[in-house]
Amino acid sequence: MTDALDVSLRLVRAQTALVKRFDASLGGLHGVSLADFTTLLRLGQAPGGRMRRVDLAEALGLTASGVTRGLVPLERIGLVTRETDARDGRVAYAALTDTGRARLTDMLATAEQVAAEIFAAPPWSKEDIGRMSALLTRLGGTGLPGHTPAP
Amino acid sequence: MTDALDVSLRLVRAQTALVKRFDASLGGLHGVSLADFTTLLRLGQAPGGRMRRVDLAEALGLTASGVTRGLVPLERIGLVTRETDARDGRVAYAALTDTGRARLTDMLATAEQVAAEIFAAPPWSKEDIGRMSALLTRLGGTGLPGHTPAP
DNA sequence: CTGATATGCTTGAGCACTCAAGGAGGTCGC
DNA sequence: GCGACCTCCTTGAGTGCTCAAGCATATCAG
Repeated sequence: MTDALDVSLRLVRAQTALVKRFDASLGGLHGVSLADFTTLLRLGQAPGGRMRRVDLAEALGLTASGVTRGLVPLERIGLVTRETDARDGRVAYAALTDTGRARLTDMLATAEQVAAEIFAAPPWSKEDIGRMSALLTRLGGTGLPGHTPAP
Repeated sequence: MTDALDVSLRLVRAQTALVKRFDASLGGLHGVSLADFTTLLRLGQAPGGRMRRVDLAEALGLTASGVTRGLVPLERIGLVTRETDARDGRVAYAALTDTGRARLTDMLATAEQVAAEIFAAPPWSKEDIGRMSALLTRLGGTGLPGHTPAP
């Protein structure tokens, strides 16, 4: 087996372990999944804390229908609201509520701690993590902000 | 956001893109998913081309029930058979058929090519891929062979 | 204005996994 | 040999996504 295939399979495997760990902490402390958290985080990064649902889908790497279904519970528990566009009747925005923004702050602290624990165990340097981030950015296709290093 | 959280989210994102790519090629050429291929590959690596289903689950990072369900289509199309243990009536083996082994060879070539394409695009060295592999091994928990480098 | 086409979103059906429960078989103490 | 446990596997219910289809709205050509 080639190295490239080997590392691909390891990546797939690593992801499931990683997701489980985030889900456990985020679920236990805040009652949300990693997918929920990522959704709220993207909304929090957007201007005004709101995005068109189609853009949110693109940012999350999901389909529009995945976003529709994923937002339902977040709307139900009051972290996100649906807003309409006065100019274009087709679009619906997903917007962070004040509660949502407050809860997101707590979740972010939890998620950062989990990530810190994960990357604390192996003796890997900041540069190693940076390199990995750069490669993952390419692998991940479009959608993430980009983390472009200064030239 | 910390670097550790950033790279975690990128990893999750990268995985979905990667899986889609493998699924497209493996599905198109051989009619199997990446999960199917990984299952067959593990069986192929095992002595005698067969494993107890519980060990297969461990190797794949799935639950036993996930393996039961995942093997059904592979048995149906004749790539895998179920074998029993004469000594222990509880265990059922999943075993690669001759057809399965032949098809696996073709699939492996396809998968290696896809992986090569993925890792050809970014100008990353063999060492970079090796480092990434090592980190992913730690992240991924147990289950993979290990790739321990010579001391 | 009208019809054709494109866009944004939702919905039904399906798929691949999970967890929880349960059946069948094995092991051990007594 | 029998009861209490453990292990291996399957099954029912639920989750979170996908694709395909459909509806409503917008845009544009004539």
